[in-house]
Amino acid sequence: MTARRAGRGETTRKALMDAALRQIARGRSFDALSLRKLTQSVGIVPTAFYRHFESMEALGLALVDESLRTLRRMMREAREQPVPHEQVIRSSVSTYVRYVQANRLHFHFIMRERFGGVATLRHGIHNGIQLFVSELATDLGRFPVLDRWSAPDLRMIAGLIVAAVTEATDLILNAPEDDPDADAEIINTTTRQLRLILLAVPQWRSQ
Amino acid sequence: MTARRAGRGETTRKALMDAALRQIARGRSFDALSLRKLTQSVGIVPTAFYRHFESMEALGLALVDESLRTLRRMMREAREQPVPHEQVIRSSVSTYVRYVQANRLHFHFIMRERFGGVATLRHGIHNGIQLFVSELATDLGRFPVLDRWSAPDLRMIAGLIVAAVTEATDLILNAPEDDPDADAEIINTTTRQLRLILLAVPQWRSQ
DNA sequence: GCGTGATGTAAACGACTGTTCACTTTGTCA
DNA sequence: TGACAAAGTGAACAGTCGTTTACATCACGC
Repeated sequence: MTARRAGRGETTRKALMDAALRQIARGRSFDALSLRKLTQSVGIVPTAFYRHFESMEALGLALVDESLRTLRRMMREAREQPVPHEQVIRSSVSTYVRYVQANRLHFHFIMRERFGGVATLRHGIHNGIQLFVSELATDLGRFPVLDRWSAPDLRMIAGLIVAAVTEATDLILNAPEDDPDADAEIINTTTRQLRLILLAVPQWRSQ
Repeated sequence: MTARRAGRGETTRKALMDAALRQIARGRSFDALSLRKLTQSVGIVPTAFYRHFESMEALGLALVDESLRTLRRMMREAREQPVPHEQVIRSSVSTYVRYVQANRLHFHFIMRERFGGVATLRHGIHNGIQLFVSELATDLGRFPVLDRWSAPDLRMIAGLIVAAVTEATDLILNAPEDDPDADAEIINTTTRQLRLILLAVPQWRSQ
């Protein structure tokens, strides 16, 4: 299904996906995109679209796939890179912020279509994020105090962290680009939120 | 601007707004709605739309207004109703869940268009939620320990709470209707998340 | 070099879009 | 009762939409 050989066409396939991402970053939602406008902005004739995607929805699913992949890539890199013992949280947050900025289009797509109008995309993104939460939960389970927590409790706290990070992502994407002050404030707030959460960990009794 | 006298037309105006909400709850995003289909589902001719709204965007803004109003109404009622001292959190959460279920269409609209494709709606909702966060922050500032917190810290924790509640809202709207088990789990998870947050409050040092 | 499959083109289709204008119906208030 | 404004109608417009079908071009492996 994903099997595709490289060649000239592969680049225009990419171009179509990029055009869609750009439209979305400009404000449109996916199910208001026009096949004709996409092909026009890529410089091919409308019918040529079908050489690369069976339908618009197929394009959307490809975008979900690609975007979730950059999300996973981030997590993998975060895991492999050595953890600085002081300021773990703050440095993680600012790394994340930089990552989002470096992949604006993908994150914009995820944020918009996460609650967007196309069911299959919505579900695909939802599943991807749930997977993300699960992985974060198991990661957390390796830390000193949290290693005694039950699985549901770990998921609960992972969900909370992801909610905070999601809020931060929204702020980043809507902040003016290259505004160090705005970035600093987002990093600051999110860091404090995460610190607050972790501060509660030692007190927690699962009840 | 909002001044409108009652009459026959007022009901079809309402009908148009409801038709839009129903379409959105069915999965469409606002900027993919069709003026003609809306009027058709209401039983009037396309041109009659303009008797009630200057444009589609005007309809959207009216929906933002209406939806945010139900949000504020909830908060007001929550404030006025006496607070049960035990199980404050759990009972608040389950009240909220019931409220969302009773106003599915409005919450669905807010959730979808919060990151949706129409800028003015997005901003309107964003501002409404920010107001919501601010009010929550001042409300929190009346509680025993929190009354010594700085304003930014209060906003920070209010934002975190809203993030958790937002996540819960998403789950409610996507859960099958009338499924007590699903409801119970959502209430449970969210309650534990809020409990965790409040558990950290006494430990917090602002720096 | 030739053929073959991948990629792109051109024309055309029927359907649907938002919006205009002039007109008719309806309800209300003087 | 009759006037007037609000609400709804009907026809028509210029565009845009997705998709089909048949044909042209390109690149690459034999």
